[in-house]
This record gives sequence, C-alpha cells and structure tokens, in this order.
Amino acid sequence: MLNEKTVSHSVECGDCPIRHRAVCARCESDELERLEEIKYYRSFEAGQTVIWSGDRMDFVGSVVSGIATLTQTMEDGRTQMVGLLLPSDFVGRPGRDGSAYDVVATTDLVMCCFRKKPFEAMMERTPHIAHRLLEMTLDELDAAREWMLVLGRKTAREKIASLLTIIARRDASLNLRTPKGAMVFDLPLTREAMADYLGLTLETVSRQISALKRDGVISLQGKRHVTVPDFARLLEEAGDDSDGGLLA
Amino acid sequence: MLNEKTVSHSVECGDCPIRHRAVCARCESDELERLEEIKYYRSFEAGQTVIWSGDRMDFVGSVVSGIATLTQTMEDGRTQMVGLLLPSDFVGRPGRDGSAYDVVATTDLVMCCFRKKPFEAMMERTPHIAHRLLEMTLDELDAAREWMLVLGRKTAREKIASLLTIIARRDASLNLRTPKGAMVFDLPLTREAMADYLGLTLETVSRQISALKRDGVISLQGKRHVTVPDFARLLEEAGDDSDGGLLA
DNA sequence: AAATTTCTTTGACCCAGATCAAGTGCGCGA
DNA sequence: TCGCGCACTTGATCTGGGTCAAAGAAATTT
Repeated sequence: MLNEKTVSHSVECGDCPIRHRAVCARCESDELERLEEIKYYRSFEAGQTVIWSGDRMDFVGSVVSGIATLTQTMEDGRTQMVGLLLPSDFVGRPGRDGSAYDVVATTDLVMCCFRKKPFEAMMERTPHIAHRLLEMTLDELDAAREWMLVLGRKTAREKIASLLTIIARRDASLNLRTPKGAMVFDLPLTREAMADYLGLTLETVSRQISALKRDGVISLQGKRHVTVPDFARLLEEAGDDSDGGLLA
Repeated sequence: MLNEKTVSHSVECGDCPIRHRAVCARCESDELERLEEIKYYRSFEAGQTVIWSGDRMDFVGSVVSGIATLTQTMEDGRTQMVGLLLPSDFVGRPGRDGSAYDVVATTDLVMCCFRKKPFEAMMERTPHIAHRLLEMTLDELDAAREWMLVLGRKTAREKIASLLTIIARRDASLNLRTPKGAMVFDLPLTREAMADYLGLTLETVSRQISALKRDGVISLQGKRHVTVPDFARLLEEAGDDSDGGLLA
C-alpha cells in the first residue's frame, strides 16, 4: 500500500489526545498498560484507502487524528457515505472478518490499531472496554438514524445546513467549546464527498452552499474555511428543533 | 394508555419463541432464571403508541410477537421511520432515560420487558447479556447503514423492491427457511408506513407497487398478501449485488 | 344494509434536484 | 512562468417523484 507508515515510536496512552473519548476511555491504568502492549500506530495520507469493502480485516482501531469515511458503492457506481469517522471514533467490528464498507482517509490520518484476535481476547477480560464499545456503538446508531431523517425527508438546503451543524458541533466538542453564536471551522470534505454523504450531486451541493452564502447564513474564506455568524440561524435552516439534543 | 395489558401468566423462557435470537440468546439456564424473576409481558393493540419520543422510559425489552416501528418527526410533520422492530429485536437503550424516537405498534404486539435499573444491574454481572446486546447493536448499525444507501441513492422502484426483500428475508429467517425461489408473505405495513420508511409519498409507493405487479415481479392477493415468484429477480430490481450478504 | 371511515389506486400537473455542458481559479510540477 | 489538472461554480434543460384531486374498495359503525 502506497505511503502507509507503521509508526514505531511509542506514544504514551496517558498523553493520547483521544484518551477520554475513545474505546479505551473507561480503562484503569493497569488495563491501559495491557492495551499499550498490543497497540500500534498506522498513518495514511489523504486519499488513501484504509480497507476495501469485502477485504479481510485483521485489526480494529481508533482514529487518533484526521478524518476517514465509510462508504458503500453499488455496481453501477452510485455511492453513499454511511459514516464519517472523526478522532476517537472506532473502526472495525469485533466478531467479523471482513469489512462491510470502504474506509478511506480524506485527510492525513493516524490510527491506533489492535490486531483483532488479541483485542477480542482483551474485551472478554475487560468489561470497561466492552461497555465503552457498546456505548459508542449505540451513539453511532443514533447518529445513523438521525442521518436517515436527513436523507429521507430533508431538502437539499436543509441537508447542507445539517451537515454543517454536525461538523461545527463535532469540531467544537473536540476543542471543548459549546456550539453557539459565531463559529469558524474547516470543511474536511470535498463537494463530491459532501454529495455522497447527503445523497445529492456535487452540483447541487455547490449551488446550495452558494445560496447559504448569498443569504448570509455562512461565509467562506477560500473554498473550505467556513464562518457561521449565528449558529442558531444555521440550526433553523437545518430544520432541527431548536434544542436539537437528545435527553441524557 | 388504552387497552394495554400487563399479562401476568408467566411464560417459561425455555418455551419462548425468541429464546435463541433475543438479548437473552446467550444466557445459561441459571442466568435465564434470574432474568425470569425480573421480566414481565406487555401487550399493545395495532396502532397503539408504546412510547413517545422524549418521554421517560423506565424499561427495556424485546419484541416477542408482532411488529413495531421507530419513527422521527420534524416540527412540520415530515416523518421518517428509522427502525422496523420484528420479533427478537431489542427496544430501549441502557444508560439513557428518555426515548429518542416514537415507538408504535403496527400490529398487535407482545413485548418481554425488564425495568431498566434491574436490567442494567444484571448486565453488569452477566457478560453474556452485554455481549449479545453489543452484537445486536452492531447488526442494527449495519442495517441502518444499508438503509442509508437505500434512502440516499436508490430510485423509488428500487426502494420498494429493497423493502420487499427485507421483509421477505426476515420472514423467511423467522420461519427458518432460505430466501430463494418463490416466496409468499404479508406486508405488515400500510402504504403510508412504507412511504415513511422509504422517504417517499404514499402515492409513489402505490404506483411503484402497481408497476412491479404489472411487470410480474410480484403479485398481490388483496392489498397486503404478496407472492414473489422469483426472489432473484426481486433482488435485481432492488439493485443489490446478487449475493447481497456481508461476509460472516 | 346503509353510512362513515380508513386505506388504496389512479390521473393531471408541477417543481426540486439531476443531468449535461461550459467555464473559473488555484496549486503544483516542469 | 507556463500549462496542466483538479476542485469548484454556474447555466440550461430535463425528469422522477411530489402535490393536488378524485374516486374505488374494505373495514367498521350505526
């Protein structure tokens, strides 16, 4: 595989940027030590495919930095993104050999990996890991269902606004800020990737972004750097109810 | 709540029709005994709402018989179904107080319920339950992602064919048959519910069903009873690749 | 059995978003 | 510095599925 690197210099779990959000979030220091023994890092460059759908997948892991996408493709080439993997998100499924989706790095990407067998064994012995993985999977399921509403019932404009709110929110939570008032962030996706996420064509994505810009909902510096002057306004455009949150 | 019944006569877990597929599938007989102590049954009539989105939910449970739907609704009334709950499917989320979705019985429904607190406590002590729940949640996540492709990229005709495929498959697996050749089953959903599942209008659903009938892909006895003379043909119409299955 | 309601079908027309087709502008290697 | 390629924008036109409207068919009530 072109340009992939297995980084050998060990990074301490204690210093890990995703320590408190990833699958290891609940682990005690002794559990962390055992994880540390079986973990290894892999890096991918923007555009590289991490795994192809159907391929054998002998590891699982967490996104440490960068962004990856999960996509499904039909024989005639129609593609739908089914997951957007941001730092701390988990990749792979314990108990299954192959990947059900294409996993692609859309930016430079660093993953913290575990060979599947040892990880599965560790999971058996470590309820903290199994429990955290269940929690994360339930969260992903909620996110997928939220996305089903977007795909099935929202207009193109609402879809774009919805995607922007998600990226803004996740960006804010990564930087420990609350999403409100003015926000600034980078779009980690091309227009085409956005289209694949939203079930649109890239032309429609481009037109709707231009429209949101024209209407003052967002402004752009370059093609990718977005300023949202009023986050509540963006939420309205997304068609979400004002609070937008599930109860704890 | 109108007409809901809490059935008191105890049904033995050993005789339960969903014994080998539900959240309790992996339990040993001693674990089953302890579950038996905290379980209770609830029945709902077709059309009844089990819980409203946002409502406090103090139980979790499994569908024993009948069918329920999970739906999300926007303020202006647009609704999207995000889950179709068939026998053995799990309802509710450990670790969350409220329901994120409306849960509605679309046929007469029997559920096997556990109060949330005791169930959560039991989960801590019983890895078999936690493990099975993780497995089921991962399956649901895969199903949700499959559905995202349907919603985002398939045509109306493909959407209908996809839904028929799913119902046929789950019906077959419930009756321990292999989905192939000729199949006969009942549609457990109204045209409107199908539309809500597929992100279509009920008129479009009706027209596409008529078209599939006209083209000999299916035939109908009454409005709800479907015969599929050639399952492979239906799969083709759904746009799925022929095998349609994920690797184990 | 007639009346009411609920579910479904079908027709006529319209529009949001797809498709087809030029361009624009920026970054990068030669 | 030029020119090539890629990501993006914008315009013109087309169309699948939505909307609006009417009416049949089943089930339920009176």
